[in-house]
Amino acid sequence: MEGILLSVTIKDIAAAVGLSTASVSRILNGRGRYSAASAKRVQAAAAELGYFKNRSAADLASPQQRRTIGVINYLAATNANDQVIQGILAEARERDVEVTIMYAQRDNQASITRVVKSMIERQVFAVLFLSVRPDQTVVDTLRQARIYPQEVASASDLNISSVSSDDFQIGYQATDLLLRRGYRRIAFVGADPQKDIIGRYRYAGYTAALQAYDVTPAKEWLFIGDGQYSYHSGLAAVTDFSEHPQTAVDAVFATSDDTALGIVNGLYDLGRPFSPGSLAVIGVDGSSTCTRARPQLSSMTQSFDLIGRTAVAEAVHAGDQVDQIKRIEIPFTIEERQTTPTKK
Amino acid sequence: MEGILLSVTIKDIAAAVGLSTASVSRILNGRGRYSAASAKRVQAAAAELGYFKNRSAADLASPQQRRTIGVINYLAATNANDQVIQGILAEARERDVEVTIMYAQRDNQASITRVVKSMIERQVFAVLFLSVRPDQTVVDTLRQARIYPQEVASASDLNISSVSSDDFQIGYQATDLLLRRGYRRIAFVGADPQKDIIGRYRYAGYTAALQAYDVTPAKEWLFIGDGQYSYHSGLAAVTDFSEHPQTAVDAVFATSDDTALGIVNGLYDLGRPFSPGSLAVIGVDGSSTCTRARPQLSSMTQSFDLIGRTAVAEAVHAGDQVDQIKRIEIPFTIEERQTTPTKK
DNA sequence: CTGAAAGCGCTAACAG
DNA sequence: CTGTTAGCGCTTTCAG
Repeated sequence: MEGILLSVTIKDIAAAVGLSTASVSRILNGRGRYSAASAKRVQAAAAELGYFKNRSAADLASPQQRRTIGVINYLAATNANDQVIQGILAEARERDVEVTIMYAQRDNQASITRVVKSMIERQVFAVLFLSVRPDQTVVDTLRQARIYPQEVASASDLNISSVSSDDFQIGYQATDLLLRRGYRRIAFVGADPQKDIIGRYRYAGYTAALQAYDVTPAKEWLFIGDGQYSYHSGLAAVTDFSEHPQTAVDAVFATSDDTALGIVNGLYDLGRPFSPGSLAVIGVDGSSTCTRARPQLSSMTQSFDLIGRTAVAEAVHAGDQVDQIKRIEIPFTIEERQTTPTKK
Repeated sequence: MEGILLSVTIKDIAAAVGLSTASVSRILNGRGRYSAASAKRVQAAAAELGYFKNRSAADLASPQQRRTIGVINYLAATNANDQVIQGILAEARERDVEVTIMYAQRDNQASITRVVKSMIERQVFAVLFLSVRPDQTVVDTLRQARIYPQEVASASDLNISSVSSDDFQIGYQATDLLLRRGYRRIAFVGADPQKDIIGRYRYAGYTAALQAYDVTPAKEWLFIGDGQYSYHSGLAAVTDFSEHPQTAVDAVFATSDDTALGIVNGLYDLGRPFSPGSLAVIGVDGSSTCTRARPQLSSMTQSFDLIGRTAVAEAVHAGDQVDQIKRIEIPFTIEERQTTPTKK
């Protein structure tokens, strides 16, 4: 309250109340034994002086406790990661662990490496990759630093733990639904079955479901676009299909809600807005897009919140078993809305 | 590479190469003088041993440098903050300052206070509130700790710096556009002119524009809904208007794109989808929603990226002038799309 | 060009 | 219940 201290330390408090810094520390942290009277005075002085703990000093002085978890996110136009983060934050709060969130550019290893380095410097005990894919080097580095690496809402071929949905089943169930509704010429749009593991699994599920109905997918039914599960891929797919009428697709399994929206909008832009009988669509994610689109999008909705919660639970549980590899699949649900009417 | 060190320190490197920790520190940070030969050996040893700096120790040992900026964000269904963050990150990178992002619950002072405390403990030199509103206590606390507080993409009545758009002009220009397109019975939907300053300014701009055309807004033209600029408010407004035909509104200034989408979807749900002549709408923000909706939404588009960049520039510039109060307004643009045709 | 020494602010034994 | 002491890992004068 008096002079302009660059910053108030426990030493100042100690001096103010006539105790040692050790006692002040104990009191402020509620550890060890101390008298209620001292406590009161210390608290008062701390408030009076405007004291705030210096985390760096506290962290440095405390025996390495594995208390904070690192999360690597990325920025995109639309992003389901916010839901995952919500789950992460909630679970972390309950388990009393801190969360440090940083941003990297997706698929940019230099950027990812930089962020990971920063995480290591900050002594996190685990890093969760939210739909960003680390390469093997990064994973190895982390393990060497005794930090548990984990992919979240995504999975890769790397030897690394993951918490995500069962993508084969997503592909299977989505396609199966379309088949049960009477569609047979079903396109697969937005993901690249060759490029990433999610695409591969969903595609496998898709073909398996078709097979169960004895339908063999034509080459033309696969429309990858940019392979980024993007809105744009959906838009482009519609154009493509309309330019090749012989493809005669009657439904599409869009590998994300964004892509599904692209399909629906593409139809609209062609002057043939969605209607029962035009082109059925089902997306994946269950994002807010689904209910805000018109028609509302049917979707394989993932439990992002649960994925986030599970991810921190697993990270905490893994402790320093940084080499442990566990692939967890979180259940999803099928939300049928307006884009999957029975075929007429 | 050998034993399992809990973590490698510069002491280990020093021992490995036969130098003092001081030299190792200088070399690793590229400060001071040292021989190229030593440098090479140190770099090699560091890589070999898998060394990573301990940030806590480094921060503690370095004279208080004001190097990191805190950002308080919140989680919502749809959120323009990601664009602001993009700008913040870009500018921060260029200026070589670190960014720490944390989440609070919007309008929950307890939550905000907790996060702010954490920021102070982490020695940030400024905290940017991204559309989250601190109360006066929090602001005072920050200033007392010599930390510069700043509202970003938002503004309040508090004595605190801000970087945001000119909300009066947004309201004025949006309404003016509608007037120029021939509409006269223009509703104001989604914000609460009584509750927050943004709503107040936009509403003031709205009435001023109407006045210039000699139109007096009817009470019924104001539809606040939840006052949260929400999608739901837009939806509800349409229902309300349709139930009170005497209101006979012919256009709406929706105070966010979400709200605008609510209007358009509300029309659709009523079985009277948007068409020239139904109900013109213009939103605010310029989010991706605009081009993904059908029809595409006209919008007062804010320069979120620039808002973010400016915010960090200002924070850096303010330095330790924590009491300085500067209200900066960033230009916006009008993007006319399909929801503001000339009245017929 | 390099090392010794001191210290950042806090916590953790260990005495007392 | 409280103080003393030592030290976390790093940076930084200041000598040499």
